[in-house]
Amino acid sequence: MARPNLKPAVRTTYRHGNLRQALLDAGVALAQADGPSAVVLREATRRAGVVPNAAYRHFSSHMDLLLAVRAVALSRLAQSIETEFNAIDKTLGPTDQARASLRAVGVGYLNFAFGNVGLFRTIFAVPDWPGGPDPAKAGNTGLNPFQLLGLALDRMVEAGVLPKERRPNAEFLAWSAVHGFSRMVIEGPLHGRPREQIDALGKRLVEMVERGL
Amino acid sequence: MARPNLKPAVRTTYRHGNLRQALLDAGVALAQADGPSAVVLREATRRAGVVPNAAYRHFSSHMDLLLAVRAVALSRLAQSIETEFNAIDKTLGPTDQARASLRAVGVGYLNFAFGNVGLFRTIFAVPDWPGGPDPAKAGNTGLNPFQLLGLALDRMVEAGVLPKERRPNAEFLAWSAVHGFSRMVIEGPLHGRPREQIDALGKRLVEMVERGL
DNA sequence: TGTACATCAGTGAACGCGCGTTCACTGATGTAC
DNA sequence: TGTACATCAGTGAACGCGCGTTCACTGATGTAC
Repeated sequence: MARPNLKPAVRTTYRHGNLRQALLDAGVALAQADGPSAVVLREATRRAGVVPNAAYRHFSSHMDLLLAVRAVALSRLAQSIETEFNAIDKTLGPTDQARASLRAVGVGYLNFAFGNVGLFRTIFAVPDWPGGPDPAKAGNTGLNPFQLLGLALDRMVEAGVLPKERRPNAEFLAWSAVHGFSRMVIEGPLHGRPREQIDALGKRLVEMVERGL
Repeated sequence: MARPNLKPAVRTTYRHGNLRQALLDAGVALAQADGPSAVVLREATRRAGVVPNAAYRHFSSHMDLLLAVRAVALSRLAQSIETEFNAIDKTLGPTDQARASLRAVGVGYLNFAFGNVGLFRTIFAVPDWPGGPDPAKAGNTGLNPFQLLGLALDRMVEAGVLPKERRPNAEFLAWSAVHGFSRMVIEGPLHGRPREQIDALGKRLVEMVERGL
């Protein structure tokens, strides 16, 4: 059976077969392209080749769809960080490995933000962060970004690079710097700067965090 | 003559007298209350007590109004920073004064962000930052936030707290950290945390920047 | 100083648009006997 | 194995809403003579 996912879609069967996923995919594509406000329920149904109200079989409201899209975005962010984290040279000494871990989290975050501006903005479009300090969906390794960042910081404490008393809540400080830099590039005064300049500054930023924590 | 600025507005004269300002004030109030997407041209005219299309005598389009609102927001941010900056104890030694300067810029920024969430978000709603590194409108002292930040960093170089070779573009690194922290609190994982926790973390953040630059 | 007139700020009415959502329906599927 | 029937995914039509924007207008103001 042909499964038209994102394109106008011609269907031969009465049932779609995978409408929820198709709507979600369409929503993700919309968010990716033009940010959270582009996640329009009617447009998603159009792309899925289905009548507007059909969406209500799978999502209780527009917000329900938007939150589902956001969850996908969050999970992809997690994967991006995971990828960098897993690429760390395991033969490094503890100090270097600790530093590399922190850097990996930062780089994964920035990579995702710059490569997926619309999804990145969608993540922060609805401030529905759960009560705990654990905001992002798990990736493949079972550790979410917050945990990976925590792990990197723990390693830095173990390696003696980070004083123990500075460890609590250090996640938020590191995260703030990297997040702010992303926003600066996406929609702030760094918007439109050449990529190499961004990369150089990004590098200095991570160094600043390392040194400053 | 009564000048009804923000409220439903009863007018006795045919001419409004100050419609442009009234629309702008209404737009600012809307942005303040509910962020950039709440800056709705028709609602602004309603609040000014005027028919919708009257707005077109003073703003060429909805976007034109939004940009004017944004400019006001930017200018208020500038003033907030200026206020902190001017409050620095001038009798401090150069090192302390340099540090206090940097801290003042950070605190002014955070104060504005937390106290004016809607306006703060409006500033970043349209990425129309001019080509130069100078994004914010001048406040009262003639120095804009970017220049104040630069001044603080210059003082730190002079005081020997910041190595000269790290001075270039250091604005963006400091700014990123403070900006990111704002977003974390406004719409990220720090959203809804108690104020004292936020303040404590904010203090540590500025210290991190000081140390890490 | 008084009057004619150009200016242009605000009016009134209407547009087309696309949105989210509701209702009663139809028709394919898969289960019970 | 075949048939009756309940389920429920997707349809068709319509709603009310509020938006930005355009048009031809009216009537107060301020300037020129």
